[in-house]
Amino acid sequence: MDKNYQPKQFEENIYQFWENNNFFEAKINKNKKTFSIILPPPNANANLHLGHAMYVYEDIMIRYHKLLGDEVLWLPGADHAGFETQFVFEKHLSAQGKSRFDYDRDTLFQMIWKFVMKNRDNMENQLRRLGFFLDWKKKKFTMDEDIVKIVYQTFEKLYKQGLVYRDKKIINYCTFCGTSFSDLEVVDKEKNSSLYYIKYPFVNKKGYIVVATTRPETLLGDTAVAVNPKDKRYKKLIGEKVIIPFVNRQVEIIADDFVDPKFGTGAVKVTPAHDFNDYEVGKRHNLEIIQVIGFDGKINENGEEFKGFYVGEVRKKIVEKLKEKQLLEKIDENYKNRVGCCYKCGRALEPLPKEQWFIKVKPLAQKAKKLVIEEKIKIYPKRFKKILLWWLENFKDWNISRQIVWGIRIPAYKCKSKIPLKTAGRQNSKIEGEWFVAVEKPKKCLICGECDFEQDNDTFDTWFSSGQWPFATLQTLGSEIFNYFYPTTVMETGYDILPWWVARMIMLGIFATKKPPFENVFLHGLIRDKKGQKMSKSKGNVINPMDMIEKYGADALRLSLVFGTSEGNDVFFSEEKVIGMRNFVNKIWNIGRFIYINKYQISKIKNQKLENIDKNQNLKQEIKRLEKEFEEIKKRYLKLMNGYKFSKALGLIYEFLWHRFADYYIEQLKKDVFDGNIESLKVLEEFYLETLKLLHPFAPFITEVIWKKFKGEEKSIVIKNLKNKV
RNA sequence: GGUCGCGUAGCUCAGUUGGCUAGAGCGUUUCAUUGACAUUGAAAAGGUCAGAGGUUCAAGUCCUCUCGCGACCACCA
Repeated sequence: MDKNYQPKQFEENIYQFWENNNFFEAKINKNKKTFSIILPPPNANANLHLGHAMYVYEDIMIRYHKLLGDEVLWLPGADHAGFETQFVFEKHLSAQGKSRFDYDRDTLFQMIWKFVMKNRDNMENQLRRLGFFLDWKKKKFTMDEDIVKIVYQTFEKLYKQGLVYRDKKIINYCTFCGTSFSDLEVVDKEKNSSLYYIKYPFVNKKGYIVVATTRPETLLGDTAVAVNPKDKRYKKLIGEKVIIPFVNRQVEIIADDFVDPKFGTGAVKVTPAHDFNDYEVGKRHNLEIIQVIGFDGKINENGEEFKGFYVGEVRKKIVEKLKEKQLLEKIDENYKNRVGCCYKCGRALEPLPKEQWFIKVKPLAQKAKKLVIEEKIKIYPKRFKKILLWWLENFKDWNISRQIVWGIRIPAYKCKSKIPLKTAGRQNSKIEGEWFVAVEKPKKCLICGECDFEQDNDTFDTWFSSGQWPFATLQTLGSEIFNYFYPTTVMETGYDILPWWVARMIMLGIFATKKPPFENVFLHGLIRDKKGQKMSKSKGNVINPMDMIEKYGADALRLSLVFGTSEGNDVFFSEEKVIGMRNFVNKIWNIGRFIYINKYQISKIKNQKLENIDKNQNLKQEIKRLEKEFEEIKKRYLKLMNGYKFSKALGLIYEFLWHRFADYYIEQLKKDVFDGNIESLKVLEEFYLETLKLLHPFAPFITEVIWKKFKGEEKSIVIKNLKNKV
């Protein structure tokens, strides 16, 4: 044994040993309790980051339950991560001077497929480097044929029950990325906007009404002006008509409660096609919806003279021209507001009317809520229960259509022979044509029976498929596996995707299987740098977990993420902490080395003092004390582990092994060991190895390396039973 | 504006259901070390537990308020 532990000499071989011996493989064993976790599938578009290393909590649980003798399953997978991946891929393209528009749908899809497959292999090997106890034989990908089929079945079932509907309404659309989003993907950014006060002249009398807006260009689509019905200033004007500049449309002044008399002038221009509020007002007052901004971010033919120009340019032009026409009363330059932006590219999103598939969330959320309230699903740490319930109460209908190529194409089809005539340019909110949904593409149109119907070009929001992950993965492995391991025991993930993923898994899981997808939710914190800032490429503070493993070993990295933290709180990561844990691992190694070396030497000494133990009262006492202390430690350890207090369990072992076992007991028994007393050495060895079992879930490599040194290369600590002793 | 979290030793953080002189890692100081480990050992210095009030025999721990930091949510055009 070297003086210092060299993780690189062992880790990859050890992992291979585990994998080759099928230790990771879960089987059906009706006599055993099950413990199952579905790994949150990492996106198959990049290397793992430190956030993924936090899945070490799952490994700790899995390995712990393996030691307890349960039948464990930790199922790995990869997420195609639709929009995210396409976005990453487009960055690669643009680095080569290309863009998504240079390829047809199939070519682009195939290119991304190759890209993803390569990344997926890489990502999986990185999970291995972390030492994760994953059942690789069962690995799944969100775009596997059998998974897609289940996703389709769920969609069809939702559709048949009226929980999926197609509608045309205002959605968040990124004109740069070329797709719509759900509400969750919108990030509000505070911006310095100007507030423009614009005069709308009356039709039937002299004068004008002034409206305040941050988006003067949308006046091209205005179909009303609204005031609060209680506002005395405007009461007499309700019903009066005004003229919208440039487009010369006559619109009415209407009364609606949503108008805040204290804001601006108390009069609001209403653009139902380009504002969520105005859309609602429009519905209440039966206003016309005139879309003036196209999906390319340019003004369309309804914008008359401004057609073909980008929104930003048109804003400037309109402001200039309003000034010329003396229709601009004033500009408040110091106005701040929040603008919904694309969470990926950061540009302002455009609210646009568009036909999409929506999930009616309320009924699904109600059932999910019940599970959480009744604790059929338990949440750890418990403060997240309230947050989860808030979300389940406040979800809006979920837009699941994405206008991107990379994803699972929606199995919805439009009948061609029953498309109504478009109302020229002007749009109403009715959807065009009749649709049907089918898991397998049928031979004949299910609507008219004769047309060559078209499949929807859109793909699913990634979260729609990943929201089905727990049951979809297990169902594809056969009903026996599914029935044995479902519902899974724990869902462990970062608290940042609680609404995106956890809530939706519960909703879709209970809908599709009538059972909760998991019994417990355990949420971990986010990794930040040592100053508490989010790690991001632009800040340059990203730490690559593989570098840490290279330098200090996987055990050290794993321990550094758990030691001295509080579950669910953010982790401030620092290399110094990894070094500290590397030192701990080295300490473990050297305890082993001490016992190992002396064992070897004593066996060569002729007169071993076997009888010493009875005569040496001090020795006898110390051994008894050690025994008692270990039992106490183990009892506390089991309680902490069962209560998801992993950090504390680790702290306990750390303290015991280093500052009690090494610093105290070894020092106490050292003299006897040097005297050739084999009994005291045996005691030390026994308790050392027992403690390694407790440590194994946290530091799987070093514990296995030492186990093999003592018990033989073919042996393994992984499959030892914790209950056998004490 | 709402909700949640945080504010404990120079730094990063623990502190279970309130209970003896408040802990760890790193850092600092002193000493030790030729039979496991300098990626070591022994010891020391260092905290009005953000502030104020309250409950209690007893509060870092429970309650109320204030201040500071952070996160998430919210339709103010």
